[in-house]
Parts: sequence; C-alpha cells; structure tokens
Amino acid sequence: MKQLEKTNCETCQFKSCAVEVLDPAELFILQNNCSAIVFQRNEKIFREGNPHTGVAYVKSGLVKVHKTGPARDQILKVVKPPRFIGLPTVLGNKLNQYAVTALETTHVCFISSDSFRKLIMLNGKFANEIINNLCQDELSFFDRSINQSQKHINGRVADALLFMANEIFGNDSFLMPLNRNDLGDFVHARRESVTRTLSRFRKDGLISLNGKNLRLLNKAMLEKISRNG
Amino acid sequence: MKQLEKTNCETCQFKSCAVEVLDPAELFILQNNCSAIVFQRNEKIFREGNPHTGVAYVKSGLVKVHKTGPARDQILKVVKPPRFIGLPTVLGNKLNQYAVTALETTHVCFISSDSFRKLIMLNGKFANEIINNLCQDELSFFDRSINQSQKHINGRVADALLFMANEIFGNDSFLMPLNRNDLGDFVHARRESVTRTLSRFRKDGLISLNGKNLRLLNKAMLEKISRNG
DNA sequence: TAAAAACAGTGATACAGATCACATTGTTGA
DNA sequence: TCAACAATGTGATCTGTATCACTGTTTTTA
Repeated sequence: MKQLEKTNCETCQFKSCAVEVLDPAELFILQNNCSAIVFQRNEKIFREGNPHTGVAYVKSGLVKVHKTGPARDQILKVVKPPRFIGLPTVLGNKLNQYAVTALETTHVCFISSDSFRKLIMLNGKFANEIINNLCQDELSFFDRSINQSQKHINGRVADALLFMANEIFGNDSFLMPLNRNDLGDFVHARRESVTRTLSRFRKDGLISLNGKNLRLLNKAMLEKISRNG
Repeated sequence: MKQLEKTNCETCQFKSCAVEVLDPAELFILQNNCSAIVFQRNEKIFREGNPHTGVAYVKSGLVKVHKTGPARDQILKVVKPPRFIGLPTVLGNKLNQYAVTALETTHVCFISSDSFRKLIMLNGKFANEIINNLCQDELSFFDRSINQSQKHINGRVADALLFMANEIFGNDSFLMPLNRNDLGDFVHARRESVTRTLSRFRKDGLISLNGKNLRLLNKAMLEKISRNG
C-alpha cells in the first residue's frame, strides 16, 4: 500500500461515468477530497469492522469483496474496475460491514464520504449514475443468490469459470486469481469439492488446468452444465 | 386488484422519507404521474418477464419479492411498507427481473419511471434518500446471503421466525404469512424439511404452533440456534 | 537454501437434507 | 354440502457434499 502524489481528477484516464457528468466546480470538490493509493496482491483495501475510509473508486486491478460468516469467510463478489466500492458502509457512516482485498496490483482513489454525498446532492446526473450502479449490483446479486443456492457444485463452478472468462478477463484463457480455498468461498463449497470438480472438468475435456493456469475448452458444455446445475 | 381514485401525494399519510424532501413543484410532478392500486392476497404486483409498470411504492400491507430459479421459485425478500420496490428493473428500463406478490391486502402507488427519474435529477435530497434505501438493501442482502448459505436448516428457520417477529410484526405472536412451501423458498429448503424443523422447535418448547398461528416462546434459545447454525 | 508454512490433490466415511410415497387435514366453489 | 384440490405431516430411503486424515507440491521467509 503506497500513497501517490495528488492526482488530477479532470484529466484522469479512469474517470467513471458518474464523474463524467460533473462540472468544473464539482470536479474541484472531488479533486480536493480524493487520495490515490496503490495496493499489492493480498493487501486489504477495507478491513471488516474498521472505521471507514471513504468511498473507494477502483481504477485498475482486481479486488474481492468478502465478509466473515458464522462458519467461514464468504466472497460476495469479485469486482473489476472501474467501479465504486463501499457506498453502503460509507453512506451509512458506520464501520466497514465487509472487507475488500486486492487480488492483483490495484489503484484506488478514496473519496471522503462528505464530499461524495455533497456531489450526490449537487448533481442529479451524478446521483442518477450512482443509483444505476447500485441497481445493477442488486440485480446481479439476486441472480447470484439464486444460482448459488439452487445449483449443484458442477453448475456453480461452471458459473465461476464462465464469469472469470467473460466478465473479468474477456478471454477463455486466464490465470485464476483465486486459490482453491477462495474459489470455494466464492461458490459456496469447500476446497476439496472445488478440486474434485475442476479435475472432473479437466478429465472431461471441458478445461485445461495447470495450477492457476486455466483455459476453457468447451464453453458450450460449461454453459449447459451451468443451466442444468 | 382495484384502481383507486387519484390520491393526494401532498397530504398522503404514508409519505416516504424521500417524498418528504420534495418541494411543492416536485410534489405536483409526482401527483400527476402516480396511480394508487389495491391488491388482495396472492395478487401479483409485478409479474416476472412482463414490461414494467413503474416504481411501486408500497404504502400498506405486506409483499414478497421472488424470482424463478433453475430448480424452483425463490423468495428474495419479504418487504414491509413503507418501501419503494422495483427500482432496478424500472430504472434499467427493462422487463421485470423478478415478481412481487401481495401477502395480504396491500396498497401500492405506481410512479412512472420517467417522473421518478426526473425527481432524482431535480432533487439531490430525494436521490440521496433513494441511495440510502438501496445501500441498506445491499447490506441486508449480504447478511442474508451469508446466513442462508452457511447455516443449517435449524438456524435458517430460526432466522426466519425471528425476522417475522422482530422486523415484520413487532410481536412474538403472529400469523405466518407464508405457507410451508413459501417458507421453504424463503429459507432455501424444502417444504418437508421446514415442517420437520418447526415440529422439532415445538417439541422443544421454543414455539407454539397451530397451523399458521405462531408464537415464539423462547427467543433467547432461537437466537442461540440462529448463531450456531 | 533449508525449514516452515501455505496450497493442492485424493480416498474413506459421515450425515444433513432432498426425494419419494402416502396419509391427513383444510379450503373452495359448483 | 360434498367433491375436488391444495396444504400439511410423516416415515423410509437416497445422495451430494462436507469432513477427516493424509500425502505431495509450491511458496515464503529466516
């Protein structure tokens, strides 16, 4: 974790849709209440239970959002930039309700919650973009919840692989950013079951697998498995 | 389902926090793009896959939000008024992504999505309230997801009973608004398992149970079961 | 670079809940 | 008010995945 020199929000190459609609005066507010920080793999961006540090805007990299449950940690989502993270906690002005951890080198801007709220109040378009974000999250969370609870482990692991390939990497070949244990926490299963499922997929020629190195060989079949559980 | 005569938003006794912050001109917009409808038990307020009918403001009654999964229906939440429902779908201008059904006689105001969006753009405080709502939803959905996937059926059913008593009815004695099948869809279990769990709770003196008539007799113990799964 | 710690694979076993099949009770409307 | 259907309860059985125990491998760090 390393603080960077002040960045220029106006010329920032990672501007969010929400920030695009701000006028110069509003950008000035943002500019002066925003600090850029770099996190390395496995460094925590939010720590569960700690006082919040502002809204986080993830500019580059990859992060996991996770939370301690009664039995174990659970990965709620894996988030690719550009994306705001931590609105619920920050806006409620509470302690962090969940943890966020970098899965690779990740650039983040922290925006003080006061100024974030000020922007919402000042600029309806900005608020509208934030609302769109939250709504989108809600819908995908509904889907995820249903899929996780109604599919068998084959379907859940297939989902996770397709998600990584399609949503995160945009490539059928990728380096799995989660270890087997985390992958278990992501698909509501245990490490051993994930291992067995991946081995089965490899044996059936659906994927090639070498440690974290993954390639989807038969997406049609994986999608079918995803549908049928 | 029955359309009522035009209501007066300004003097409405069920005004939401969000609507409280509107000025007269904005209330006038709302007034003219808002229709009040009553639904009886089991009538659908939103039908999954249908074109949306605007944001729904639930003024009184009780509703379930549910969605078809690969294997069965799933109840995502049970919502008590006052509450906006259906923002994600409406704002995305898509088909309804989930269904909403009345569990008892329920009064709803439908607000056209255009005017709802206009209010967000015009009034930062309104937008802010909506954002607070969405954030709160997200946090409770995270909790629910973790509880549902990590607890055994005893803990999940205990959670549901405590939720009904504490959040919905504010009373340890209530008429369960969900039948055994729905209760199963709510706690990610099957009808038979719910029945068995409730019987066990009754035998152990934790609840009294007579059809839909429920009374929590030992909340301390139910909370303990909820914690330990 | 050796020792320790984290990560990954695999077989044997246990068990929570699903599923099935059927009996009983409650509800509805012709 | 009786037939038809929906909802509920209950025992017997099946099964997917967790758990346990152990081995092998990779990564970290002292």
